Amino acid sequence: MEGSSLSVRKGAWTEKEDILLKNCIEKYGEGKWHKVPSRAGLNRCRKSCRLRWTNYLNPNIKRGAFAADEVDLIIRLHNLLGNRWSLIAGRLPGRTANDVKNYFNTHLSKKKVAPSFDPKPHLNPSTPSFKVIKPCPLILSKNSFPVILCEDKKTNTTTATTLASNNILVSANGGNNIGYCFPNENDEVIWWDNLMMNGKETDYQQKQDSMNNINLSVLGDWHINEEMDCSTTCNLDEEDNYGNLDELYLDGELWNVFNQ
DNA sequence: AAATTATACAACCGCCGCATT
DNA sequence: CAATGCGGCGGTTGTATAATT
Repeated sequence: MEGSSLSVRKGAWTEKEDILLKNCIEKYGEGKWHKVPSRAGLNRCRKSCRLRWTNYLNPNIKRGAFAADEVDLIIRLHNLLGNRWSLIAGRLPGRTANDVKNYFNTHLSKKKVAPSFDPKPHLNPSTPSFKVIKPCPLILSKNSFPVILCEDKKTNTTTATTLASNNILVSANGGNNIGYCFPNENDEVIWWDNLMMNGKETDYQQKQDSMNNINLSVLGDWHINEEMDCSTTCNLDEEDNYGNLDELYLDGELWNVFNQ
């Protein structure tokens, strides 16, 4: 029976315990967690050891605040997957499932995002969770990226932000987004199916190389990153940082955007 | 300055799926 | 086939710190 050992230590880890666990993992490697307490000389259960390593001591863990593109990706992935934190964290290098879960619950939970946000997962991009005002199909030239330019009036800088096919901003400040720009309507479903079934991502960059055009549907009600002041290009609701797009720049060219 | 409240996040708990016996 | 053990996951709690009153 699990957890039956008496007087196993609980609560916050001491520096000494951390060192013992670290030394043990460095010597024997990750895994075989049931052996770790005895190997390390720790009076902790295997779960506690595993958790301490995977959520805190592992040197691959990325520290510090979540970047804008990470936040956008969390929103987008949560919209597709629901509370499958480990899967979401798997798309964020260096972030743990616990980190993502904690961040979402404190910063992005239902009360703290736009009222139209639907936390229920879905895999069909034709039924986006955000309210659709008016679809605006665009044809982009080969190898081009859809980009919104947002002016920050406070710092007098311009930020480039890319778009995904189902009206959620996926990144900002030069994040690598090519994998999330799906050329056709069903590609996102295929991409996720492939990821779920085979644990592999379909490489859309290669697909784009063999295509003449990328079709991208631009929908209304854009989610704008909190840190941006996009008042030049977007009407922002100061309360919740959601607004309608007024101007859309693609490859430096102004495109028409039809608001309701 | 002290008390209270809110926030962030580390850690625990119970459950599940899978492999082994 | 059932029992057992393990790794892993998501929900939740506990607590230190920050912000507010």
